[in-house]
Amino acid sequence: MPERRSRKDAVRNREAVLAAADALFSRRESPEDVTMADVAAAAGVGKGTLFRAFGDRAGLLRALYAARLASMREAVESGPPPLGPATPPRERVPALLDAVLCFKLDNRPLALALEGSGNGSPYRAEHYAWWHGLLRGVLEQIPGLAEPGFTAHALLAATRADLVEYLAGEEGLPREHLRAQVRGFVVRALPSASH
Amino acid sequence: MPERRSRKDAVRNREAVLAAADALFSRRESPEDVTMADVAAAAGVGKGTLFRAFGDRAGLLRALYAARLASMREAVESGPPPLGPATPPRERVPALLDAVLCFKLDNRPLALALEGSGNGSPYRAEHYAWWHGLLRGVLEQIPGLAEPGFTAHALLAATRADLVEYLAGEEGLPREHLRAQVRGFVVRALPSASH
DNA sequence: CGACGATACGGACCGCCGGTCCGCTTGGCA
DNA sequence: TGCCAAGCGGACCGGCGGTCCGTATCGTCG
Repeated sequence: MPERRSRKDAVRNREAVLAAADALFSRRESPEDVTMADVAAAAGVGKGTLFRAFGDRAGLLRALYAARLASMREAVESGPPPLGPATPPRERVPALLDAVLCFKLDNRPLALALEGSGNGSPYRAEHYAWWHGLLRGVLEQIPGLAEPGFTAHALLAATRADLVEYLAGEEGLPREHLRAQVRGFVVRALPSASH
Repeated sequence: MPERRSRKDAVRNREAVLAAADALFSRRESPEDVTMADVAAAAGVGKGTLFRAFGDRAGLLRALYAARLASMREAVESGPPPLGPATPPRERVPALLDAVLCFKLDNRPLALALEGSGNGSPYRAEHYAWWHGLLRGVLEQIPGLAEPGFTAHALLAATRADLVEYLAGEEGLPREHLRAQVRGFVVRALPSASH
């Protein structure tokens, strides 16, 4: 299995597309009016190249998302508390959800585009499975918490991109308020610490 | 303001479209492959008529949703416990969310289509505002519950159509299990009854 | 009952977008 | 240097939501 190498121009174009798409999704407020043709043009590349590199729109979105998520993924998997694995579960759960929330606040258009990508649900996406698996694992370590699987889904649902967008954008709720509310909700949903 | 009457053929066609759309969304599993042209054809009507009557796709979806929701709306606003207004809050909240869940289970494709209708978020929709306002009002009557507004959003998020679809469809979770899990989660998120 | 204006009908038509195709270019190896 | 697989790019396609306008129908008024 010699693992076929890509040609240099191919990887360069891939980078260019990623960078261009990143910029476009950050600039434009609504993700829907970033078209594939736009991205290709902004990257100085033909549409064929774009689709060859990423398969389809969802593929591009996923690649972008994964790239931006990388640093957080590392912080969660091997970083220091309160995000890293050494944190006690009861403390780590709110930290994880806060991280998700902040990520979505910082990448609003992209998160919106990915979750809203018409096709299937966001739930089939690989990154969602990762979050869910992780959260579920942590929840399982909290004694007395029934149904960690569903609880993980429900907690993650409280940070859905469109809800975040609505509260932060439409309603103008400031970032710190939103963070506090999410934290409050999450803590409340965990069984009380005593006994 | 004599409130201009519609012509008879207009209302008849409106009914026909509603019925046809209803049938199509129930039959087809994915809401995306019910096109406007399909609906028009199934109703024996031209596309122009369809768009004249409902404005756009979202308008049709909303009208359908509202029609199916009517009976539940009444049950909630003036029906007997546990859904009606006479129910004690701590008991009514899980009942309300169970009702939402069941509704979405019973109207999967439609709910999916409405929440996923690309444009804006589901959060601008009138029916969501209604649910949220109602739930918030009930939550406010529970002593010791901070942030009823956000809590209402978060609880409703746990019954999002695409999550329901994923759990019930993809994962094959039986209806009663799902109901039990939602109920468990909701109850857990409420402050404990004692003191 | 006949006729006339307002209202609604319907399907050809439009613009747009995601995605494909294929003749041409270019990188990389012998 | 020559060869060819890998890659490029933009014309092209199918299908969708939505519009337009000539035609048919309703319902009212003389």
